[in-house]
Amino acid sequence: MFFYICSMITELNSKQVEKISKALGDPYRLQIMDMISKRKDFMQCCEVSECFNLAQSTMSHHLKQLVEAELLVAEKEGRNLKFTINREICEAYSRYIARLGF
Amino acid sequence: MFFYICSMITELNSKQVEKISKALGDPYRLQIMDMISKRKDFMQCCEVSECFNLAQSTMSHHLKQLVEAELLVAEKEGRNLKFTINREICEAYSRYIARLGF
DNA sequence: TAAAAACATCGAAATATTTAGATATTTAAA
DNA sequence: TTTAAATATCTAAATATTTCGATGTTTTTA
Repeated sequence: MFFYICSMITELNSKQVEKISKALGDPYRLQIMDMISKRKDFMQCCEVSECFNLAQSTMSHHLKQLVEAELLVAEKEGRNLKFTINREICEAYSRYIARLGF
Repeated sequence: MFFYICSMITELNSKQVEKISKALGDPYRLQIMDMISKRKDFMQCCEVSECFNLAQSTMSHHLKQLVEAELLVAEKEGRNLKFTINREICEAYSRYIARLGF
């Protein structure tokens, strides 16, 4: 006898795909994603900012877009923000794209 | 004795990823990709145009961006253009995204 | 409790994208 | 060979995005 623990597989609708694509369609935001993905744990907002020669408000805006596209998850810790990659959304987006090539 | 016929696996650089993301970050272009991917063979430019309530020049512009991002391959046949999905690029892009979630 | 740190929000300028109409180009059909 | 069909290019307007500086909010530290 088998028991399946079946976690839902996220399926993105086209509005989500559009938003995610738009979020990734900027050199800074793409670099941010790359940087954060290379971390084992998380990355702090101010760390991210230090890597780029952009105003703090600009960086805040870019990070917000990545969070709104659900590519990043932001967790508040005191006066800091910790970012992690949202694996589930990355995988769902990746699957959506892969299916286009069939 | 074994012979490997080893086809190169396409690796995208971040400029390409940015361009592809930008190309996919528009509702019309995303729909175009969806439509063409659902076809077994190819799709003609004028067929694509008929599905949308957009000027011909606008459609031409959208298709051009998808071709320039290499998501679509355009083949000229007489006075028509045939579009097919560029599987290799879709897969390479999909892989790039999947790797972000690791 | 005053100051500083981390981040968000607002307003405005600079820049980029989207769109349509007019026109040009190429190829097929009459 | 004139006309029509399919597509591309150019220009300009409308719209959206990016960026910064100024200022606001929240939390920590002195």
